[in-house]
Amino acid sequence: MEAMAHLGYEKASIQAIAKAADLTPGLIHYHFKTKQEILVELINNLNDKAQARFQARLETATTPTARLNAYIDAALALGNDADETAVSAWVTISAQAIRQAEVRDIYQGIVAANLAQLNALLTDCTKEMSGKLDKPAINALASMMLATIEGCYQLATTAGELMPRDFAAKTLKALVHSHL
Amino acid sequence: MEAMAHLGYEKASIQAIAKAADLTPGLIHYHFKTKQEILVELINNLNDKAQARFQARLETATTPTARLNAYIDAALALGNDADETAVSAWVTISAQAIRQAEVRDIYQGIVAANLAQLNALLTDCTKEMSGKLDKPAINALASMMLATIEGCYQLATTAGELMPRDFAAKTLKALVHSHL
Amino acid sequence: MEAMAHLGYEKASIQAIAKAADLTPGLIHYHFKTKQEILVELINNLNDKAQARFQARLETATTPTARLNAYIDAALALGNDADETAVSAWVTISAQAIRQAEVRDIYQGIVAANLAQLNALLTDCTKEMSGKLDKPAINALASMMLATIEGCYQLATTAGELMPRDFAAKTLKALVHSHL
Amino acid sequence: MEAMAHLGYEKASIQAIAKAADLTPGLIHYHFKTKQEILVELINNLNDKAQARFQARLETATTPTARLNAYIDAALALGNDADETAVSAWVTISAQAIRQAEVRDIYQGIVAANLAQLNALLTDCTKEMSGKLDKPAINALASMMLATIEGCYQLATTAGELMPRDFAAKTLKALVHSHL
DNA sequence: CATGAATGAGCTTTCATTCAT
DNA sequence: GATGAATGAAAGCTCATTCAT
Repeated sequence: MEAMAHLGYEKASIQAIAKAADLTPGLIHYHFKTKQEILVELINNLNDKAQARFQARLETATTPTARLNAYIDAALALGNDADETAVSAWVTISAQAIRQAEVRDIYQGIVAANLAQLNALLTDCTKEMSGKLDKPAINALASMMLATIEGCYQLATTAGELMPRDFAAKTLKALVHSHL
Repeated sequence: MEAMAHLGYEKASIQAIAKAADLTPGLIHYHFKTKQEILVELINNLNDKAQARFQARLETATTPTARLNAYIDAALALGNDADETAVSAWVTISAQAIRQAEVRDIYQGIVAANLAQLNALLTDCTKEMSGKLDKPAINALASMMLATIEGCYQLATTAGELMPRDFAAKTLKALVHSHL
Repeated sequence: MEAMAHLGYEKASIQAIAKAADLTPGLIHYHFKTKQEILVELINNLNDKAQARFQARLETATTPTARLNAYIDAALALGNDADETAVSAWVTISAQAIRQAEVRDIYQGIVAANLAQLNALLTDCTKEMSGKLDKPAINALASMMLATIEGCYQLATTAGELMPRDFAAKTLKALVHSHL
Repeated sequence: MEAMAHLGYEKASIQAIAKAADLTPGLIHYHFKTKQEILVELINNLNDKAQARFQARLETATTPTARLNAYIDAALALGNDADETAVSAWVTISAQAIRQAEVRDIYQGIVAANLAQLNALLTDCTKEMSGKLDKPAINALASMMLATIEGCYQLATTAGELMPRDFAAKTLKALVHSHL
């Protein structure tokens, strides 16, 4: 993850990865047949951790609104260094998804799963309220939320100094709730 | 642009770029000292075109709200193949901004300029209305809009099939206007 | 050494070096990070051998004069083909010292060490004799001797046919001893 | 001269030479068919200037000893920046003489001419004195003087800081005169 | 005389992958 | 499991030389 985040996929050579992990190039290829396999493993790892973060927050959320907020917080309320590296790695992965078919498939699978999750969360929220949004509108809102989250990762990594401090989660919640 | 969009920065070799432009590798290096210079030229090119698109739409916009919509439409209401390639190239550029210092500087300059533009547009809109948002709130909203736009580029390129058709501009407008 | 001596530093391509050593270009770069590292290794190698030659001759030298002669003989009484290649390589190294900072540093270190050695040897010689030379004069003589030795390498390589046969060691000894 | 002195023959590209001379690459090749021709022209130029320096000093020298000193001074009593560049260029030329046949031929011609000159000057000196040196000894001395001069150029360029200030001409004169 | 775009072969260096040990 | 030397095919870049203008 560190090599991919700091060097990018192409420049994260097996030698560099091996060094960062205090292993030898030969051993890397003993466990992963190709370099792409390492990236795939990383994608799944990051996704699992993100899901775990959401599940942890879900446990204390009792209302639909609270559950939606839990999702947003799990996605955007990051803080420490490990998170920063993970976000940088995720942006790298997103860029690789353009070019590598297998990476794209897995990436799209994760996007689809998150879209489904968001659709469910939003549907619950609208039911609790007046329920003025129809299914296509909810799906559009879910898609937009996902885009915003991905865009926040992107801007946090490449232009973090220009963004307001810790604005992301709070602002997205306000935006979505005023729209529901 | 085509080579960068379809192959990514690292895989867009001078050979590949030369072939796409029907030139020889030597000639590429006669006009650009380094490969990075090509990318820098591309960034400025794409930004200029994006600005031109916004200015064109501005001419028929008479109210603050219309001007804000003009910005969103210029950014998101893309359609033809040329646009798709440009968006893909832009995502590639964003990813490179993580690693190459000079690219990051230019990229951040463009982000800052767009943030300023959005802040101005939003301030005009709030003045026209009740004006319940203070400056930090406007800046947070501007940042969020930029993130959403970048995220839409990202998802359109990597998971376009999963997104609703032409949802982006319309949904972002609705979201922002319900928030103002 | 052979590639550098016969082709010069710039023309001694990694390919050429690899071929001469019956290796592949990739392997050269596995052991040496840059081409300059190869040159640095060569410099140290040649210097070590030259020092060893001097030490060997020192063992049978019992008087200060004999030790000075040992130095001159070690430096100039060369004969076989291996020596010729080494001398040619050394001339190439001297020329590279003009341009490459790291090479110059090492080269200057060797020059300084030899100057110190010669100063010590000459001081011993003058003590044995009447001792009419002061320290600056001895240092000037040492510098001149070093220049003569380097110049002999140069002329032997580029205009060997024009030089008298085996004149160098004998003439330098005569010159220095008539001066002391 | 500047390009060759500061960059070396291989790195002194036609483009670099053109830039230094405020000309265009095409025009260089209009006047010189190949890059080697430029070097040849430079060699002749430097040699002509060196000869002129000697002839100028000869005019005020009336005794054989004074004429020998005039030669040594013309060769070694250099001082300003132009000289430094010329010396550096000459060292570069000497190194090229190892590899390029035509360069070597011209270089050897200059060496031979200087050897003849020195033989004549030394012969005159010995006649004036007791004349204890025979022809082979004079030739050996001439060769050694030439080697010393070339070596001084070399060391002045690559390790000038380590050499005593302005020692060369004075020390060589002392050495030779104590030997005659 | 003069320009400078253009060529193509060459350079050093990087790297995923293999494999004998 | 683990090592690390070895390979060979790229990569970005340089440059003497040519040539249409």
